[in-house]
Amino acid sequence: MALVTLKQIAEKLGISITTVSKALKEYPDVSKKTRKLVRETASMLNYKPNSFAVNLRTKESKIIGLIIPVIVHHFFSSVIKGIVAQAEKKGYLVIILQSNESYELEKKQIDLLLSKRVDGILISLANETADFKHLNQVISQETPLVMFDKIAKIVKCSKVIIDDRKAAYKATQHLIDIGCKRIAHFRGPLLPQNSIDRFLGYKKALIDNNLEYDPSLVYICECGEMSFEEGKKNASQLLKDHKDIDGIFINTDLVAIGAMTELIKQGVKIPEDISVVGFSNWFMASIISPSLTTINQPGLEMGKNSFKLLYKEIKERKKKKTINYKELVLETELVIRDSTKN
Amino acid sequence: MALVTLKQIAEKLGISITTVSKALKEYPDVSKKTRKLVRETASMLNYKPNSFAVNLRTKESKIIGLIIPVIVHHFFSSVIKGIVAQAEKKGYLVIILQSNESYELEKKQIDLLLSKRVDGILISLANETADFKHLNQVISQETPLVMFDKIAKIVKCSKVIIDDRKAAYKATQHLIDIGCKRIAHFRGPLLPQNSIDRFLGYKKALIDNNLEYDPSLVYICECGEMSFEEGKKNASQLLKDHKDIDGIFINTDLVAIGAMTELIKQGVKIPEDISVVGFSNWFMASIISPSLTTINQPGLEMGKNSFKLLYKEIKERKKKKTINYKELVLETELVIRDSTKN
DNA sequence: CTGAAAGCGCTTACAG
DNA sequence: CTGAAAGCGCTTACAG
Repeated sequence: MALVTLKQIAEKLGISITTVSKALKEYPDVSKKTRKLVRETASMLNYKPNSFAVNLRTKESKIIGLIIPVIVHHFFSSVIKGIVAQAEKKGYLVIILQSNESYELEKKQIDLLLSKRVDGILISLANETADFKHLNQVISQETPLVMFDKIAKIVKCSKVIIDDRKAAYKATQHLIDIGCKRIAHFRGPLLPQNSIDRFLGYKKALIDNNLEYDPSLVYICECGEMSFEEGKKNASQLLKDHKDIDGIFINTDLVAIGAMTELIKQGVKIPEDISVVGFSNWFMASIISPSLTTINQPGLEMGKNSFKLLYKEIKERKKKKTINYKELVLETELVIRDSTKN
Repeated sequence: MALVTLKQIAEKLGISITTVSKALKEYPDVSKKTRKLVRETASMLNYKPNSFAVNLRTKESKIIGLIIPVIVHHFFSSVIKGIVAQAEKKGYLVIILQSNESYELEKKQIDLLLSKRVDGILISLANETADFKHLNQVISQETPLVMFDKIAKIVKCSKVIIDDRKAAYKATQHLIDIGCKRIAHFRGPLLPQNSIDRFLGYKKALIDNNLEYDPSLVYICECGEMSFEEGKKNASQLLKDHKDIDGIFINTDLVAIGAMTELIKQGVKIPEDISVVGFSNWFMASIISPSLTTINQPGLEMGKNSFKLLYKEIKERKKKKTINYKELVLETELVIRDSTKN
C-alpha cells in the first residue's frame, strides 16, 4: 500500500497541491469550504505528511539525540524517562545512544547524531572523556547542546547538575555527626567532574571538622566503571589496609551496596562497626538490609529540566537570537537509613 | 556556519554535482583521480550528506522505533541496551518511547513513529492493550514490526519471547520439590499474555503433582503496574486470608521483593516458613537478603535478537521478498538462591 | 568518464 | 481565494 501524498489529494479534488498544503495547515487564505473538504479527504485517505520532505523543507527533524554512559542504571534510566516524557510533550522524539564510558564511542556517536541532523543533543559524559573537541564541534555548528550530570566545566553550553561538592560534604558531615572519626572514601574513576567534586566535598568536611585527611583512605576505581564488584574489591582491600575505619562515604549506591555485601561477609557490623553512606538513592538502597543512607539525586527532574533547557535553545536558535547558556543546579537531600543509625 | 552541500564541492572543483555525488559513493564510472580529489575536498570542507535529502530520495530513515511499557526497570533497560547496541552496529538509530502501560499512549506512539517514517518498529505491549488495530495498521502499511516479551499471539508478525508457561512450571515445580504444599501465586494484571502463561504454568505444575489448585491463592494486580508496593499489599492480604501458605510464586522480582519485605516485617521467616520464587532475575534479586530464587530472563539477548529479526525484515521488505514471520523462543533458567533453600 | 535533467514530497513567496 | 513555480539537497537513469 503506497502512502498518500498531497498530489493524490489534489488530483482527487481537482485542485492544486498548493491549496491542499495550505488547507491542511489551516492557512486563513484558503476558503473555509475548501479547508473542510481537504481535511475530510485527507483523513479519509489516511494522509500523513511525509516527514522526510517536511524535514528537508523546514530543516528540522523534531528529533533530539541523547548520549548516556550506561542505560542499565537506575539513575540514568530515570533521566531517560524524564527526557523522553518531556520531549514527547513538545513533539520531539529522542534517539538514545550508550557510550559505554568510552571516549571513542562518544565521539562517533556525536558524529552520527550530527549527520542525522538532530535538532539538539543532550549528553552525560563518559568517564574516559578528557578532550572536548567533539563537543565544541557541536556548538560551533550551532546545534544546541545541553550537558547534564557528568559535565565538562570548560565547555561553553547549558548544563543541568547537582552540587556534588555540597552533597558530598553533607554526606560526610553526617558520618562525622554520628561519631565517625576515620572515614574512608571510594571516589570512583579519576576524570569525571562529579568524582572530583564529591571527593573535594568529602575532604573539606573532614578538614572543617578538624579530622585528618589521609589520602590512603581514598580508593580510586581504575577500571572506569562503577560496579557492584568494584565495591566488594575496595571494601576487601580497605579491611586489609586499615583496621580502624568507622565510616565510608561511597561515590555511588551500586558500589556502596557491593561494599556492604563484602563487609557483612567478612563479619563487619553495619552500622555498629562501620557506617556507610552511598550516593544517588537508587531504589535498591531502600530495600537492602541494612538499608543504605544516601544522597537523593533527582534523575527524573534532571531529565525533564535538561530537555526544557535544550528546547529553549532550539527555539531561540530558530529565531536567530543569541543564546545565554544557563547552569541549573538541582537540589539534593540526605536520606538517612539504617546503614548510619547510631 | 552553514553546512556544506554537494553543490559547494562541485563549484569549488568546477565539476558537476552528479560527479561529486557519484565520486563520494565510489561509483566505478568516475575516474580514480576525480574520486580522490572529491574525497579530499569533501573531508577538507567537512562535508556531511544531508540526511533529510537522502531520506527523501532513498525513502529510508535508518531509524527504528521502540515502544516499551517502562524504562526504569531492570529487565526492560537491559532490552533497550541490547537493541541500541545491535542497531548501531548495522547503522540504525533507535527512537525510544515509553507507553506507561497505557493503551491510548501506545496507540499515539505508534502513529508518531509511523508518521516519522521509521524503517521498523519494536514493541513490548502495555498491560492495558487488548485491541490490536494499531499494530495491524503497522503491518498493513508494510512497516516491519517485531514484538518481544509482552506480545499478542493473535497479531501476525515476528516475535521474540521466552516460554513463560514452561518457566513458571519450573519455578513452581521447584517449590514443590523442596516440600511446599500450599503455594500461592501473585499473577500480576489480567491481560498480558505473560501473566496468563505464567499462571497456566503454575496451575499445571500443581495439578501434575496432585496438589489442589485453589483460585483463592491467586492474587491479581488491579492497578495494572507491577510494583514493590503491590508485592507488599498482596503479601499482607495473603497473610490475612491464608495461614497455611508455605510457598509463593511471584510474577516479577520487584513484586517478590516487596512481598518478602512485608513478610519479614510481619515476622515470617523466609524460607523456613514460606519459600519465595520471583521472575526475571533483576540484579537486586541477588543482593537482598535472603537472596531471591528466580527465573533468569535474558533481557540483553532478547533485545539483540529482536533487532536482528527486525533488521532481516527490513532488508527483505526492501527486496520486495515475502516475509516469513519467525517466533524466537529464548531459554530461561531457574536461579536457586536463599529464598528457597530447604 | 562526465553531466543535464528529473524527481523524491513537501512549503512558501509571489502573481493573479 | 487559488495556483504555478522555485527550491530544500540529494540520487540515478540516461545521453553523450
